[in-house]
Amino acid sequence: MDMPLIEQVRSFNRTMTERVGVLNDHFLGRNHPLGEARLLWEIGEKGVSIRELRRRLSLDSAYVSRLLRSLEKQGLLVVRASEADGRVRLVQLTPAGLRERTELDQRAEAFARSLLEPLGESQRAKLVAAMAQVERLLIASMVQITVADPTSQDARWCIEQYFTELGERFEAGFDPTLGISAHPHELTPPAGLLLIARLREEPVGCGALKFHENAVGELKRMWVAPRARGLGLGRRMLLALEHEAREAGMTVLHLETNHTLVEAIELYRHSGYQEVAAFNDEPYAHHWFEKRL
Amino acid sequence: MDMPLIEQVRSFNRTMTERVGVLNDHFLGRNHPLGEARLLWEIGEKGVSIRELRRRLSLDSAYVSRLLRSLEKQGLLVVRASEADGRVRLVQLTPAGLRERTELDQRAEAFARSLLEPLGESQRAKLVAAMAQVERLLIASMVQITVADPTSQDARWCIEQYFTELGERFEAGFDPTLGISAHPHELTPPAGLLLIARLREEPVGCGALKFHENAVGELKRMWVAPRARGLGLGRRMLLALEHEAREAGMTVLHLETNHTLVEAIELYRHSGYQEVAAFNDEPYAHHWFEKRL
DNA sequence: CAAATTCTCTGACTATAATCAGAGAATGAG
DNA sequence: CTCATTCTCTGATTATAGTCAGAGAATTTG
Repeated sequence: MDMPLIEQVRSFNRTMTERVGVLNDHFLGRNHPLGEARLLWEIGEKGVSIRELRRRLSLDSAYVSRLLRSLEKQGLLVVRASEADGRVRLVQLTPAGLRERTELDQRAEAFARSLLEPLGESQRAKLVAAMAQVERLLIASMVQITVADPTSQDARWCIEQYFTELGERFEAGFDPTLGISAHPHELTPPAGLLLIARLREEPVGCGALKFHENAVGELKRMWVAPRARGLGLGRRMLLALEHEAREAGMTVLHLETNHTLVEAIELYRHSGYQEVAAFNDEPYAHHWFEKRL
Repeated sequence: MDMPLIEQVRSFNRTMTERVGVLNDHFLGRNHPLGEARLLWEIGEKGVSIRELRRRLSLDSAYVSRLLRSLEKQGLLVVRASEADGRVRLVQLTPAGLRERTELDQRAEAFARSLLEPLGESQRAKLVAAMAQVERLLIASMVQITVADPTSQDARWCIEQYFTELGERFEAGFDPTLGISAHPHELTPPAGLLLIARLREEPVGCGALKFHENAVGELKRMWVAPRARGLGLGRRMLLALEHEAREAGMTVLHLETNHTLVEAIELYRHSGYQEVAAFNDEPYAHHWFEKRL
């Protein structure tokens, strides 16, 4: 990696910690220490379980308990037991708590405003565009792709989402039992594998491989969650799958796809896949591709 | 200001606090609490006075003293009295301290690397370019322009820098006593005024006005420090001066300039200044401009 | 030269942000 | 029904990041 690139990133980090330091101080805004403010924010308008709060902020249970006690004493929230599970407790903001939260919201907005204020029209537009770009790419760089068990909850969720989307996009709907199979055992080493992309622990995409005997790998289940699109994640997933296929000794990759999946087809073409004659009778496929690794 | 702009800035801030939170944890790197690490970093390879350290990090004197004591006990630095001023104490890193500092440096680099790592070539380039843009514009937005006393230290420094630069750029050098005057009393309300641009308390530019009786304002001493160029600061300073001139009841602004100051001439032309016949005999001027407010 | 100021330090104190051990109630698994 | 687990809480304790008051030495100012 280029040194000047890294230098620029470091310089950016320095500038941001400086400004973000300011941000934190403003955000807490003297009424609450940062911890309480974050909690108040995270509880949201509808309330959540303490369990969920702990998970989202990854805080110690004892610590959260104390923060809640403090906010409760200030009359900003109420805690009650869940009806579904007596161990779980639910937190909800009182009207006073909601007001405080709005307060925080306005402070964050004022801060954002203060960043733009001193700039001229065209500089503002440039700054905002560049921020969007940085944000998008940093989020992209936070996505991690790892091998997963196809029977795991995340895997089943991804595949279900994938099927749902196919059902919506294909003209005739989609019935997974009709097409070429990709059962969990076929996507588990050494028969094949499943990759899952995660953003902050949450699954945002998947892709699978079936290994065949003639050193031919078969690509299946390529999917990127709508909220994670435009991050170049499809390309990364494809590269990761190709890497795994190579590691497993495959020399050729096959895949078939439906003509409604235009982004995917575009991606395959740009990634060196050649359209070939149908090599199977997948009923939902219109295009068959191949790539020599 | 557009709401979507502000929304984007807030979204950016949220993403950055998340990532920067990660950064802080990595940066501190378990050997030292953040405070000590910052100090270690700020002392630098050549050492500084405690005074300067306090100023740069804007920390309480008692707190800095304690942090230094702790680092001294760990054998990472030595403190000795200044020879020039017996009250001032100088801090210098020991070889062990320098090693620790290098350690921190490498951690920061590794973090920067980890941000770029998951991205493809073109995404990296885009991220870095966008970061440079965000950084540049945030720095620009941190610059504050205020009215200053022309006899103050910052004012004298700016004007001196300005003269030095003119001396270097004009073919025949520059002697401030030969041109049209702009003495402190002429740049003090109600006779005129001086604006200073500051970035984190440090002066990075100036601009002055002399008010004449016929509602004509005269622009003088427009200067932007080399390190703050490219931030659109010249334009902001000009706008600020025009605003002040209008407030003071001026209806016309005059200025003269030297042909070597091409950026300034460009700025004036783009900002609505018309070139007019010489209205004074400033020996260093080649162009005379006027703008109706 | 005296008085005011500057620079650094120590002592005393505080708030914030945790962490760890363990208790008690509710739930789920066998 | 029993046992392990989950969820939340309390008590005890810690590290970090300060703040405030004032003392003592050196320097600058009038």
